[in-house]
Amino acid sequence: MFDPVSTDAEFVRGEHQILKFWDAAQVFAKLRQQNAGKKPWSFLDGPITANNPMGVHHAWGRTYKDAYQRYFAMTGRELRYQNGFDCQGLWVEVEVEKELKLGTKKSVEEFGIDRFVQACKRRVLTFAARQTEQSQRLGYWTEWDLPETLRALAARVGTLNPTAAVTMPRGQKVVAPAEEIVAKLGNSDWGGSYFTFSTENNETIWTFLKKCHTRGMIYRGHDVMPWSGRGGSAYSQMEVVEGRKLTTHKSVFVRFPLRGRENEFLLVWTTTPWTLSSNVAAAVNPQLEYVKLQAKRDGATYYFAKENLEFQRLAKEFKEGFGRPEWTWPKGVGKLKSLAQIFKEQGGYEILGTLTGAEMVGWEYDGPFDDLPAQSAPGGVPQDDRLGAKTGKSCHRIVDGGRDSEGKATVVAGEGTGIVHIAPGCGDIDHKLGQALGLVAIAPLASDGRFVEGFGPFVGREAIDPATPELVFELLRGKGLLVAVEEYPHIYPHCWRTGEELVFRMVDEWFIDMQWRDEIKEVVKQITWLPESINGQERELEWLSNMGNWMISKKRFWGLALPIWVDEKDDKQFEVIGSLAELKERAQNGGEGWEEFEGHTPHRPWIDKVKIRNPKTGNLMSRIPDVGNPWLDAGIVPFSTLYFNTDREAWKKWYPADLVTECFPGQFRNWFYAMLSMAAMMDNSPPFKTLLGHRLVMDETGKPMHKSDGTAIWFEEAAEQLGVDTLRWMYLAQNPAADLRFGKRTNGKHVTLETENGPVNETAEGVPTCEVTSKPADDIRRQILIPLWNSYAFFVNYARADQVEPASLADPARQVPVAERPEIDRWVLANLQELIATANREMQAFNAPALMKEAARFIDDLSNWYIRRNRRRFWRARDTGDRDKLAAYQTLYTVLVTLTKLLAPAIPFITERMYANLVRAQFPNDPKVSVHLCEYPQPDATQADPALSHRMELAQRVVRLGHGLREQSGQRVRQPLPELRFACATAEQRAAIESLGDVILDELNVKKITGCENLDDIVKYSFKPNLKTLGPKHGKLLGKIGQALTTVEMATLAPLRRGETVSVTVDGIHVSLSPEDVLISTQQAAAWASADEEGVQIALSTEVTPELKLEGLARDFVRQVQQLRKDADLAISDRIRVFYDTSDAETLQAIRDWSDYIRNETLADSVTQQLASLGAKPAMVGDNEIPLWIERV
RNA sequence: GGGCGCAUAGCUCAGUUUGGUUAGAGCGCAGCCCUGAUAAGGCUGAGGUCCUUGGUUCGAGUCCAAGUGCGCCCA
Repeated sequence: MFDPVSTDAEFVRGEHQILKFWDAAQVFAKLRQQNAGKKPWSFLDGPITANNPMGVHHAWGRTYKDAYQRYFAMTGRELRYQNGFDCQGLWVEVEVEKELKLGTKKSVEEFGIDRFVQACKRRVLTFAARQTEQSQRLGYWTEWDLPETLRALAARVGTLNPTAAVTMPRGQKVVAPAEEIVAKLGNSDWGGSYFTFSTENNETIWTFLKKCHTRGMIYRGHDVMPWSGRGGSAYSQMEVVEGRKLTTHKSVFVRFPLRGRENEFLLVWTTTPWTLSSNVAAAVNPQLEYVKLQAKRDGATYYFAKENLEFQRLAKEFKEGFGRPEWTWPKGVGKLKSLAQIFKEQGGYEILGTLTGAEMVGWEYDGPFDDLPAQSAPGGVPQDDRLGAKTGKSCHRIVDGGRDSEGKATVVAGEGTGIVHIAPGCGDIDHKLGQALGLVAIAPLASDGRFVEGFGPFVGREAIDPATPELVFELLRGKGLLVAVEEYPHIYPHCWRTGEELVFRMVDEWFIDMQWRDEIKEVVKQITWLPESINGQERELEWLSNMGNWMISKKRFWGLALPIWVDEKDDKQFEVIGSLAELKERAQNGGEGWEEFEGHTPHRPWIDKVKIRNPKTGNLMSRIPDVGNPWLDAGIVPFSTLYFNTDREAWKKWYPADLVTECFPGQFRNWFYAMLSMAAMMDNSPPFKTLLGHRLVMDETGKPMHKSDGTAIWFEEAAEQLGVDTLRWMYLAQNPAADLRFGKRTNGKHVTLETENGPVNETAEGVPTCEVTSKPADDIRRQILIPLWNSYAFFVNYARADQVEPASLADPARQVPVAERPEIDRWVLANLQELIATANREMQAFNAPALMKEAARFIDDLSNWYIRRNRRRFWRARDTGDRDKLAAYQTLYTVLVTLTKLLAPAIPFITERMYANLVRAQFPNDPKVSVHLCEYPQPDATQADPALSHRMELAQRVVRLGHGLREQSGQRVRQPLPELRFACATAEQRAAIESLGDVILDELNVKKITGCENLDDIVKYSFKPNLKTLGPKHGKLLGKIGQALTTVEMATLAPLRRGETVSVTVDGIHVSLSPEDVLISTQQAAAWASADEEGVQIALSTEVTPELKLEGLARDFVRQVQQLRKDADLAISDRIRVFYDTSDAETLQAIRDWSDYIRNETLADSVTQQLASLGAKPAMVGDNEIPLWIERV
């Protein structure tokens, strides 16, 4: 016997029950056992950053991952089930710096890189544990590490008591130093999630880099970054933004003599005079108008932007400040002079003409410090071999400044002179421009922020020392190049903690030369990119065509140790090491430091101790201090996690992955790119067959949600308030190419979450849990999940009342043959077959939205058509020989059980609850204790019946049209009407409608349905030209043909409806019209309401005879009594007495005439007219309101 | 600046490949209806310069051109 089912589904509570059941019954383990050794289906997880708790935005992709893995498991495939955590990189460092209150790289070094790195590991382990628990709550089945194991490791790593005793996912007990365990997490013996900080992962990247190096792709390049000379370190972009301050520098107008133009000069301006030492070029804006101006004092001619002559420099800032209240114009600094004013004060000027920047591009000039040796160094400073004999001096010319990423010119008029001094060794934009134009770079500063050798009088001076610009001015004055000096206030980067001024300094960075991009493109072309609408393949190919070389180094602490060792005495010589074994061998044969490193993970600072001997020079080589770009970590996983280096056979079994799915914005140049290029280098093959991307989760208005303003929704807030099945359906139904408008978190509106561990008021991080609302989730629950649940509840509760034996429903031998069941049963079973086919087809195409859409439609049909139409079959009195009733139960049972299997991958909880009652509890010997252990349903061709589905659709259409006619003519459905007539375009349609005539009569409450050849006597027709066929034939005559059709005699056109061709005269021309040339539709007729749609016309008689009127009143009466029964919470079988009071003659007669019917329908022993008592309720019967009340017998 | 894409109901979006008659759906709104499983559901209605202008065509939301606005990618 089935357990009773409440109509309140209590989704969230049910989910917690199911989680406990899965755990207790070891269902996931059973599933793995069941599929072990079968044909593999390989899913490759993109690592989630284990740095914060999960939000609802992570759950979208994770729902895909789980649903598709569950589907393929149910089709009998073996899966690996490995989640991944992204562990290394700046994101983690930033959070750990906050935790430890370290603000700068220098403070990290003082704190100790070793302690810092261990703290990073601890953070990753902590949040991996947290995300594991959250993922489990989502129902995500994969081989998880025990959260307590991860927390125990976090508690031990880097502590004085490092030995951990923990349990691994497959049950092994391990006792070892925590660092050693952590380094091996996710290995093939223990199982569990992979961690990108694992030694296996890092070492496989070494393998990759070695392959690159073998092909000559690794090289040292440069980048310019913010730098603190006193701190001796680089700054991140974020630190720079934090540290912006208003300060005053001495800025300078300087003139560059033009080569080959006597006494003519470029006028150049800069706020960092020390960089003039390293000038290489001068940039103009080709579209800008420049002026040629002669100074009266010495007759010298100057070029600069015309607009700048009179420009009131910083006039707005002088009045209003620099954008923050505290940033007002500094006291003691005067208003800036315009260029015109400067030249006037120096003796006046005369304008000689104007020209565009484009005309100036290419002019050569002499730099202000060409006497410095650095300016004559071939390849610049430091030397770049790729630039040959080029020197700073030889590069001096006017160049096009180009445009920035927003399309804005980098050189504009206004501040300065419209001619920008370019020093690629001293500025970010300068460096990029220099790279693009092949200019040499001259980098003047050492790591301490002082000038290096080659800079004459500047050598050893500090760039930010105020004396340095003074020396610049003095030397320029001596050369006759100084035009003017001024105090200039501006916003300038400083160290946000110490307040020191930063400089831009050129630093070594390491690159992979991407000249082999075509190999990657070939790999890209072998992959299926979904969803199709976003053209993923083209996006990736476009990125590959345009990308620059890959900068793989990062001046940080926590990350991959780049395996590049450089000769300590000759930094041109470097080697790339491909494995720890190779490193050990080299270190122990002529190198040093292996012993100090051994026992640690290959991270800073320990790996830095290891040195090797350069066989060419005999010098020691030491590792570069940089760590790797974190996309290397994620990009290598198709190799590292599939055992490429340790078990090549296993790798071949699982590589390439069948599916990869991630949120796609940004990933075409991050994870996808890294994976594709690394696979192209490692194996020249695609690392996955299909990529399914999806967009972002937004708030209800389509805007991003942010952690900082409290609008980001934590996963558990949504899970416990909205329910996980609901969320999963929402994610799976969403078009992956469009942002998902999830809903809203009301920050400040606190709620208590009811969890299996009791009430929860805040997240594990101490954030108060707040109210989350989601319209799409509510819609899905209301329109899909509740009707599904209620269909199930209907079945179970009636089966209980009827004492139906479950065995009689499931046992094939006791089935009423489908062919012998009523048409409506065959109809719902045929639709079920279609749904099964759709489900398999779409899940294999990774198109879950198509399945969810069809499933929603099926559930609607099941609830609002099949069950509604068949209710009476279920509530009929018990009769063991009632085959029709048995067929109904068997049909509905089959549908519900099949639905649980079909939807199990999508909504694993509610389907498991249904399955538990429908199957498991009834058949305790069935080893399939869970719906998730079942085979996914496959279509049964013998039950498919497209013709029947089509017929029913037609009947449903007639019903819909009929309801529309009732609406229009103001006849409620309870009012019976005498007749419905219909006519059809085809005989098939007519037969279909006739075969379902009873259904239509019942739904529409009509006494008679009549199929007709035509409805000519009750319907008028209108005729319209079929433009599609007539247009090509008659062209401009079309308009007049249309007119003619409205005016010509009806009789003339009537033959068209019999399929005959007619002829009309238009403008004196005979036009022959075949039936396909004319569209015929119905118009209103008297006493009949008519409508038509797609070849079906219907007409509904609106004549209400006195008899029908009384019947309608009786039905109203019944309906009102039923409502009272429901309001009184009566059981279905309770008997009642009915009382009413009215003086309306029609109503009295209706109750009299229909008293048997009324008593039958309402289980009433009596129906009595009586003066209204206190319990009476006014009820509408027809147009009268009458008092009505009931008593239970 | 280059490339790509988008612009249709109050909101979110189909429809444009292959031109055709009255441009659809969901949500929201209003009204009506059904209901002895259903916190459900059904029907009807109001609501549109299909971004603008010009062109091709018998006919343009759809094709072409220019423009406007927005988004993404790149440098």
